[in-house]
Amino acid sequence: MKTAYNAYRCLAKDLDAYAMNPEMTMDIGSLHAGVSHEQDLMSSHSPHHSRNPGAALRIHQDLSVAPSRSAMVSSMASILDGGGGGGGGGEYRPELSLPLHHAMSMPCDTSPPGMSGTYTTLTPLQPLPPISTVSDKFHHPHHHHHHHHQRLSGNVSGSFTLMRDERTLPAMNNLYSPYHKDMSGMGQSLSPLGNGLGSIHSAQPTLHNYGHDKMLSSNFDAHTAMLSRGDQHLSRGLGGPAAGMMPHLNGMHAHPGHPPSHGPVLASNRDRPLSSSSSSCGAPGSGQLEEINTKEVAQRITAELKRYSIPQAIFAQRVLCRSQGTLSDLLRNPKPWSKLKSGRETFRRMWKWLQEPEFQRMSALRLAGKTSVQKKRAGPEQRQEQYTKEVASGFHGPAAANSSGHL
DNA sequence: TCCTAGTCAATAAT
DNA sequence: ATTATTGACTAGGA
Repeated sequence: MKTAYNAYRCLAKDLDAYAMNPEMTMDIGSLHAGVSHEQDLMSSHSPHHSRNPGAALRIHQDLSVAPSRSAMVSSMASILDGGGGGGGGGEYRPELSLPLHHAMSMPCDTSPPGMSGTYTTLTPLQPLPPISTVSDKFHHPHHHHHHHHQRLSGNVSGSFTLMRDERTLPAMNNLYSPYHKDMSGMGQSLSPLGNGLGSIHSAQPTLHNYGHDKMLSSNFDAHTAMLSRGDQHLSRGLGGPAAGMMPHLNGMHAHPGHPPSHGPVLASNRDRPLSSSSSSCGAPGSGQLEEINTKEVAQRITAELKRYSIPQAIFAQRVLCRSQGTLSDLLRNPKPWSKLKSGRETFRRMWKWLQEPEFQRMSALRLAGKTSVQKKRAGPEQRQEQYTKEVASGFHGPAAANSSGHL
């Protein structure tokens, strides 16, 4: 069953390139090709997973998340947990996926061999760089790392509408602060040491494309919509204003002997914007060449995960295609960009995720993992309904005020 | 062949 | 239930 395991991991690095490329909308055909190729490699050598035969299963479990949280957060949660652990036949195969242009499109998924027919080319289709061009220098066209192989996803079950919706509202007041706990540790004064790190610019995706049309998305659920607009401020909050409000900087994981500043990390002296990949549409390859302030990214990711109560395991697996432990480590001890090699890929993913409009973020979370196949088991499934309801009704949370006002 | 970077997965700690 | 640690293991490079 290690195979299964591998699958879940998706083609991490190599595929990344595809996934990340902003313009990515290549025909799956090509993608697919690449993948299969990967698969081969994969199968030929099985990494170290031998010790844990049940890996795949485990993961599955992880996928199931906690029940509902509260307010919009709950929606998030529901998305995450989705199908619950049921894991039927050990299948992890996500179904989703279509090539959304942005990063999250296909996190790790795979496409069933038979299904190669999904090319929802919404975007113009760019020449995508060979899989790993993304990385600066390392990465061979196909470096088969340890694991990866999965088929790309052919199903379009996701929601292609997504892209259009990204209109995130620029307006984000902190109207709803029920969730204030998150930012606690963000950048601000984390390091009195003088790292100078304090600057967390918010390079938010504000520019994505606030759509002109509010929700043409007849397709997706209300909640999605809501999610999409609901969040922006968070991100921004990190940047500046928020900083001021955080009373307890150590709130998050302050450990007695362990100041937030990860010590040696230096990459912060200069306050350069993380990566200014404006993304929207620039050059094909330009998305991830920039250097990323890993520390900052780590902090932001940490904050976002907290805000939405997204467990590391989920995020790691679905968005990063990495294990929980790995993510935890990266988050706590981010290495300076300059010292990273292949690990940059992981940070790029995180960065990308941060840049995505909420709604897309969620998609990523949602998609990547579960098999929606059996979503409905006999059990009482209220979660979904509940949040749906909430949303539908216009959502009561403070956040709603914001968004509803606008709409 | 040895060293490094990156991850995993099991396990400990919260 | 989540997150933090850590030993093991691999691909790549020198």
